[in-house]
Amino acid sequence: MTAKTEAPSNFIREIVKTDLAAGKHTRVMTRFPPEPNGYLHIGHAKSICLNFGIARDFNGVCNLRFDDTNPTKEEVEYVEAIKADVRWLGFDWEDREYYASNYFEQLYDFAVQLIRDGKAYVDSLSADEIRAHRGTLTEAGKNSPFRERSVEENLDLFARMRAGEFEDGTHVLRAKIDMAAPNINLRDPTLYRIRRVSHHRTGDAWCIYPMYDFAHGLSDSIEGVTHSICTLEFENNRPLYDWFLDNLPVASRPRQYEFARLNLSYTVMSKRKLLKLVQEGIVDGWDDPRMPTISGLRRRGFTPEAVRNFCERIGVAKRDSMVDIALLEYSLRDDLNDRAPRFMGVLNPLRVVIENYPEDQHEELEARNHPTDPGFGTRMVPFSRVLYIEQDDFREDPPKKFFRLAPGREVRLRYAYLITCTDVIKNDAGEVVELRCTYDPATRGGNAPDGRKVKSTIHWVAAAHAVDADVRLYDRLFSEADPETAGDGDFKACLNPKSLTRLKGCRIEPALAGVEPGAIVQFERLGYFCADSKDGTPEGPVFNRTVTLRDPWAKIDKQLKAKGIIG
RNA sequence: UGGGGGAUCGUCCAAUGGCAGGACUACGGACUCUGACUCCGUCAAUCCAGGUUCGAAUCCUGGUCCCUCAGCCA
Repeated sequence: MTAKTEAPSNFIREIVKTDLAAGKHTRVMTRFPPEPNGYLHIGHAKSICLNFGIARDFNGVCNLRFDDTNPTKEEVEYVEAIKADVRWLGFDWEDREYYASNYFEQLYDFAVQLIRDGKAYVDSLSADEIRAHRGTLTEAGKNSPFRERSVEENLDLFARMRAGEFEDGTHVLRAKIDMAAPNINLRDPTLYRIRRVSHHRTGDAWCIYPMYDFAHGLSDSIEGVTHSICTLEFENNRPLYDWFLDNLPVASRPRQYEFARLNLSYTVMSKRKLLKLVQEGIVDGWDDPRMPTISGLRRRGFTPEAVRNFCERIGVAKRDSMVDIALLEYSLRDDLNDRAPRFMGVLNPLRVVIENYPEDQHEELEARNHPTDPGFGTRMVPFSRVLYIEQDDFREDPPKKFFRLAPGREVRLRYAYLITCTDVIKNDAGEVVELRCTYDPATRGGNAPDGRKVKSTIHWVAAAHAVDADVRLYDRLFSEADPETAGDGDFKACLNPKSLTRLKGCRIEPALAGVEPGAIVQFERLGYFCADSKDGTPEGPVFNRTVTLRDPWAKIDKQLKAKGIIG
């Protein structure tokens, strides 16, 4: 294991280490327990990296367990997507693919045991009545009139609940704990409810389903999980988690630990809000490259390593926090820099004619595919009289600190020649449509024999050889760091109107003509891009901008514009 | 107003009674055939008030602020 992939310690790892040192366990077992009711997002990635990472580093195992106790919201489509995402992230649960629904029979037996012990009862109050009896945060609840039913009656009723004799909502099984408990979770929590709904795995075998609190800890115990790691909002549930384990004859005794869930600036993470973005067509589906879902990140061009490294860098703690998305972008660039082959592509083409370059001539120039890793090899790039450069790389009236092409100025065309702008051609609207330039034949390859320097090297493509491509420029989805609170309750109020820019007629070098879907490249000086895995066509590829390069000039330019120095 | 948690650079995470440290961001510089990368540097924090101690981010007392819980969701 290299230093780069070694996860830093955190309070949960310290607990595991201490427990192991004390001989509490022979082998640590964790679990990642998603409910298959939606797609995984980068917050889940944090949990996955934590759970699988601990198992890996302490010679333990991590189970994948689907918490499928509520069939009304769950679908096989989600379990398949979740498995694909965990696998993509690089984690392996081997043969330990479990489902809470696998334990329905055992869970039922546990419930019967509680009834026999006088620790659970069938309540026939309505949901509204139960709520009314629960009390409030500051007032104790009241006992249900059904709380003192006999064991026999409870056994009979519960068996008939299972047998399907009752309508949904007519009865529930409740734990008999304490209606005056200051922790509301302990005020006789519901264990089972009647739901005549087909389950994606058990079909119609059951019409009663266990609640999360009842199922979760017992499932952990059945599997032999040692450290059950979940997010902070379950802290209040821990006494209940423990109550079931303390009151039932369980084979193993897991412990629950809670950490703070991930919040990322300029994005939303709740399933409800992500669903809304999808349903209202604000994004293009769960795998829209702007989504913080794993599938969205994948389509955007993230690598599993970038996501994992990010998850290590953010750490694990108990305080609520909001991680700056800049850290995610840093992790991304850090990884892509090492693995993306370089190419030249012009997003907004500006035609350049090299007046002293023969019309019928064309030559091939050698270019490195990676600036520091020779293993990437080289390629040949065609050069000819008519070229395209980036519109942003020319200013007729260059401001201070603008180093690129301008009238009378010389720059280098990457891997090619030094050129000087001699004339500017405009259309009737006064827009620059073409540049006339001259090249210095002595600078082939990019270096001047006389040693003269230029301030800038720009990218280009040969007009006749370039391939057309569509490019989608993705930006953050929201314009406010915290969309949850910024929009006055309406998180959609601060959507970034420029989160997607579609470009057509981009010109890329011919080496990219048959690029494979999903391929990752860097367009030099612009950013990292990936060939879209869905929308590429035989006529031309479609690229998604994964992330820009760091761009100090963009910052300067913005400041200049803000000051009104330039238009 | 009950219970359960949490407060450390702008952000995230460390420091487990002994020099408040790292990363990101920002800013400055070096290098550069990518205004990238890399390298160097700078700015920058212990919620407040008391107390214990030779010594407190850490322990004690009192406050303040934030999160969380009243699903037959997870």
